[in-house]
Parts: sequence; structure tokens; C-alpha cells
Amino acid sequence: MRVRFAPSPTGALHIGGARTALFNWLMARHEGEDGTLVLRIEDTDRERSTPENVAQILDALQWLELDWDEGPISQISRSDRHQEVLAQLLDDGHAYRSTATADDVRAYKARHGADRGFRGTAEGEGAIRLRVPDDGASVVRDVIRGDTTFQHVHLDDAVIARGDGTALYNFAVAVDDHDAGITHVVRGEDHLSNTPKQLLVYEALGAAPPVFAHLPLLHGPDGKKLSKRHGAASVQELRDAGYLPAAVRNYLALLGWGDADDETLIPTAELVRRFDIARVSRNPAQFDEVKLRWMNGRYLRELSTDELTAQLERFTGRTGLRDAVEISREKVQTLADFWPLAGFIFDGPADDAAAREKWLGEAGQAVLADVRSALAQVDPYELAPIEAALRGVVEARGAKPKDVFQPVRVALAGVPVSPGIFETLAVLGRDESLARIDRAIGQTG
RNA sequence: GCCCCCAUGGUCUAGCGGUCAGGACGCCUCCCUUUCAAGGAGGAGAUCGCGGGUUCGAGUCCCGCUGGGGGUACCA
Repeated sequence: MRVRFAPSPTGALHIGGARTALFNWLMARHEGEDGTLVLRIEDTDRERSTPENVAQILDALQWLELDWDEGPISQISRSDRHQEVLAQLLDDGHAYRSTATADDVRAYKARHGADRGFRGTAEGEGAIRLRVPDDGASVVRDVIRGDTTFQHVHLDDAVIARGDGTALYNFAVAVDDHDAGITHVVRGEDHLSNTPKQLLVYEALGAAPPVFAHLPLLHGPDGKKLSKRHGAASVQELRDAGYLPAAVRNYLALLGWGDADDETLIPTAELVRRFDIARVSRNPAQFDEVKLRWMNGRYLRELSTDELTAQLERFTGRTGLRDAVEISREKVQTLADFWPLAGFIFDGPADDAAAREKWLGEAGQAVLADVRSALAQVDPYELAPIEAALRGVVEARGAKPKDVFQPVRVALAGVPVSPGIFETLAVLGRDESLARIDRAIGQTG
């Protein structure tokens, strides 16, 4: 089995593209030694293709840990071969040159009926069009959708090369897939309608077409096409939002594909083992970041504290995070959640007037004074004794735990949300803890 | 306009002629509890888009409609 992922470098790799890459990768890896994934960059649109985008796509694939076996092959680098085939098709009458414009095509349809495809006449100059027969039909054999028949009468004589002779997508893709020995073309459903044109190119080449698999498209939460306003839409945005590649792979795999047992948390190795392209769904899916967040949290908690610390230090650019990670790992879903929760340990308490007002009033001040003296005597200054000391204050004051712990929390973190209070006190150390409490005392709301 | 695809709770899905239509996210309640989470236990939520068929029996098969999406570029 030989599959390919063929993005066009006209922008960053979006979630839809990432899923297409993933499905191709899963197919190839499922076959083990017999599976090959070819990466081809479809850069025939010289206006919009940029080296920056190519680099970005490669970077995204690497981050997702989706490796390829051949390529990346630039489609433009195959221009000579394209010219060769073009000349051949021109020569044997499968294609012809025509100066007909889009307006001419429209006019033709006005005359012949909207459901009649445009047929031009050979002029010896202009763009190169594929000669489409009026009779017969092309059948797209798709492992997900079954057979789809396109009557040739409805098809236009497609332009396969520009007036300057450079190849266009529907032609280049067929030639390149054929030359690369691609056996299964797995891509988005937006390509389904263009497939008969490609089939006609295969036919003109006298070549057998590959098997197709058109994946349902991905939509945003509003059912519309996915775009930036839907939040993290590109792979790099997902990375910046603190998601783990393994979680992204798991989530994306479930967008349009489901195993018979309908499991939700499926590690990559298991994905590879179970993946079956024929089981891919036919209906479009909405990208739901809330579910991704949940799943990411599950993957995050499976990491050892050392691993998670390493990831978090890379993500935040800070070091010495291990103790803080240890006490907050149960409370974050993404790498990006960590700093807002635990950053105060390193950068000092945040300034939240509402929290101060609520917890550092008269009652709070009194509590802090008691806590301060209790903490000053804790020995050793460790988790268990710290907890005992604070609970002692609760008991001595006959207060509710919350009325003691929240003022302390606000004194330490500045906000009413933080990792466990005993743990935080321990991680901060006695000096820093007392210093922060002292600072809070006298600071009225 | 024309061609094509699709249709199970809000979302992702299981289902492949006979199930109380199952699971996951989210939501609600309760437990745990120092906050927030995490975890545990329950719960609400689907006349399987609508209408016709076929069949003893249809979410599952067929037709129509509606809705959504894609294509219709000298873009990919």
C-alpha cells in the first residue's frame, strides 16, 4: 500500500489537513513494512505557495509526530515530466489548446443548457484542455462512499495547463500519483467532484486509477467551515494552546472514524492497530475544542511528573518547576493552564481587588495573624505538620476550614484559586510563605 | 443555475431488518472536599431531518422532499 499526503502550501496546516495527514499515516503504519507514506507539496499555484508555508507544514507534521517515508516532493520540481505528458496528450488528441475563457464557457452553457459541459475546439494556442467525451461516465470507486457516477455530458473540457504551458492541479495530481505508484488516495471530500477529471487523465494515460477515500469535511462549532474565528484552527495554534500531540492524534482520529467497540481514549499504537479506512464516516464532523481539552487532560495526567515538568519547562521557558507541577498536575487540562494556576509561586501573588476585599477584611486579618504564628512554629516545615498547624488554627478559632484557608490562599496567590493550600505553603517554603502573609496583613480590601 | 455528497441527543459516534437506540464530551444532582480541578455515583437529553413506500417487522433497504456541505478557476 502506498498512500500520500499532499498539502498545498498556501497557508498553515489546518486541523482538517492534519486529520487527512493522520488518516494517511495510520493507513500506512497499519500495514507495517508494506505501507509507505509519500509527502508531496502541491505548489503549482506559484502565486500563493511560499517556502514559509512549506516549512510550517513540515513543522506541524513533525510536532504531530507523523513521519513520512518519501519526500517531501515538490510538485513544481516535476514540471519536466508534466510537460512530457502534456505533449503526449496533445499529440494523441486527448487534449487540445484553446483560448476559450470562463466567459466563453458560460456563453456556451447559455446556448446548450446549464447541465451540458463545455466542449471547445482545438486552436493551436491558449490553455490546454482535456477532451471529455460526451457519452459515458466516470465512476469514482471510494472505500468510504462506494461508487459515485459522474456523467461525462455534465463535465467541462477541463483546463489542465495554463496558456504558458504550466500544469494545473487536476492534471498534475493524477500524473504524480500515478508515477509515485500511489494505491490509495485519501483526501478531503472537497476533492470528490474533481475526481472524474483526474480519472479521465488516468484514462488518457492508459493507467489504472488508485482506490479513493474521500473524508468528510470538518466544520466549526457553528456548523460552518473551520476558520480562525473558531479558536485554535491550525496545528501551531493547537501547540501554542498547550495540547499534547498524542491527545490531538487521538481526538482527530475520532473525528469521522469510530471503531466497533466505540472506545474514546485510544493510544496511538492502538489507533494504528485498529484503524480501518473503510469504517470512516460519511458525514461531516464539528471540531469540538471542549472535548479535546478533556481528552488532553487525560493524556496530561498519564505523564509522569518528570515528563510533565520537562514539557512544561519547555512550554513556559522557565525552570525549576517540578514542585509546582507536582501540586498542580491534577488541575490542568493543557500545558497553557499551568502558569495561570501556579505562576504566582514564582512571580508572586496576583493583584485581585475582589479577592482581597472578600477574604482579607477584618476577619481575614485576624486569621492571618493566627496562621502566621502557627506557621512560624511548625517544625519541621513540611506538608503534614503544616496541615496540622492550619487545622489547629481552624479548631482554635472554631471556624469553618474555608474561612481560614481562603485568606491564606489569597495572601499567597492573590486569587481565590490555587493548588492545595498545604502543598502550596510547603512548596513556597517558610520564609516566603511568612513574607507573603506579612505583606497581606495590613493590606485591607 | 447545474453536478455531486451527506443527514442517530447540543457535539463526536456505535448500530449494518427484530436492541429498553449503546458509549464519550458537555450539562444537572449527589459524594469527596480548603478553592479550583481531578475522581466516584446517579440524572436529564433522540418521535434516529420530513413524507411516502418495501417488509410480519426499518435508524438500518428504495423513492421524493427539506436542510446542510462540496464542486462548477488558466486555485488546490
